[in-house]
Amino acid sequence: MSPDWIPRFPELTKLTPAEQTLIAERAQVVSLPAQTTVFAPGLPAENFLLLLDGTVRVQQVSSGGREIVLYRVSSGESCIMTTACLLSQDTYNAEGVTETPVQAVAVPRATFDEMMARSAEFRRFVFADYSSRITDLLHVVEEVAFERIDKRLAQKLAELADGEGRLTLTHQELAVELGTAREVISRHLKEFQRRDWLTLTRGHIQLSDRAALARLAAGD
Amino acid sequence: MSPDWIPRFPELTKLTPAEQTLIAERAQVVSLPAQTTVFAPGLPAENFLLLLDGTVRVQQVSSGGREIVLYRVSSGESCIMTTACLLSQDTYNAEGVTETPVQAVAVPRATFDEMMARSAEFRRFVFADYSSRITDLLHVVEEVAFERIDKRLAQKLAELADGEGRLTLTHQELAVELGTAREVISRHLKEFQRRDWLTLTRGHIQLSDRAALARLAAGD
DNA sequence: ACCCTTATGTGACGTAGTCACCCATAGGGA
DNA sequence: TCCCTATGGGTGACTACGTCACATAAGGGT
Repeated sequence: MSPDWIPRFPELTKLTPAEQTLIAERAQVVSLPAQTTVFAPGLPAENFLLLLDGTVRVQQVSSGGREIVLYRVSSGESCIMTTACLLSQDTYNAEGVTETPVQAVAVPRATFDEMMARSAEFRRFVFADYSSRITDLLHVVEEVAFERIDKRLAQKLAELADGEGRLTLTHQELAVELGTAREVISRHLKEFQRRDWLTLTRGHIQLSDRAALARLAAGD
Repeated sequence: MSPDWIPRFPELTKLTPAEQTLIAERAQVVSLPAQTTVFAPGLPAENFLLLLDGTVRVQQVSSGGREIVLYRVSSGESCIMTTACLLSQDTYNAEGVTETPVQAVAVPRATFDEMMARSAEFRRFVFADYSSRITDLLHVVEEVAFERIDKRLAQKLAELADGEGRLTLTHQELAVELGTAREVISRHLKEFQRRDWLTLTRGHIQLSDRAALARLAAGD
């Protein structure tokens, strides 16, 4: 009765067979296309989500229209922000958007509550997720408040590049990653290009000296 | 058997008498002087803390020595950061310091786990706390990333002033509140004084036009 | 080849953060 | 009382970042 997706969450394999059956019966596997809003201020959050495939980007939008990426939820992780939304009376302005097509397990609120009551393992799983999100947010605060843009940009480029050092995104998208303005990104990228650390073409960036970028990212 | 402190946490009054007895028997009321470090990177966090009196300031320190206040825990609230510290493998660099003498209930880890298993009310209490801390952190990110210092300073002054519009703190302390540099605060305060919104004396600030400050804080 | 949308470049300017100082004030000890 | 000293606060010069108002370019579609 335990479905094929349970092994995708190592923590959940420690549940008893009865618990695995419970969650398996009540939860639904859902598919979402890319660019779907998973949660947002105002939207009711009815389910606890466990990601099987794809990634969800969680970001904050300011009144002035600027945005910043807070963290990403990827496969094997859960998205507690959704449940947190429900509990907090303050409306908060973070939203979650699928970046790729996503497959996820949606656990209804009542089942979530029941699992929390029954299983110490499940509680550990949920708390671990809360903790790592708080860690992510602390990291964002630290970066935004104290670090230089060039350093943060070098980090992001390294983080988002594929195996060949290639990135497919616009300067505007990089600006949102770091919570800054597009012009600022364009200027720093141009300076990086001048130093032969990368090559810029419309919509793409090709890294050519990852070591130099890593040095800057590390604080030099 | 239910101790006098339970009513201080409205959510906990909904626990069954047996649950109240359990937590009352295992938890200890502790007193801490002002300026005590409640948790910090490296320190083991053994207890879940419920504040009876006083406030705990939670702040982040950067490698460069700059600091920023993240939020405060005040009486009637719990401090989940302590427990969160345990669960997250990444060490994170937030610390909690008592700002005043503090009385708190310390719930041992095992009792915390047992309460989480037994009581849906207790779980709600804990999750509500997680949620409001996440909300606090989102608020900090938004402020730091997108808001002007003069606006944030006006807000802080209103927030920290006593009934007579008086504050007893240094420019450096205000700088830490906002995660900026002392000089920046000094310059803005001087400008506020020039506009007759407040009066500065060494170690003190006396607000004289709270309406004007409120207008700036609101975005004007 | 043309057009149109979207991406990127750029100068000018205002705000914020850093550095290196200096000066002022309060409070204690001689 | 006077002076000393620690701490708090003031300032100019400079760099980094954010904003605004544009100009320019690169592709995709028809």
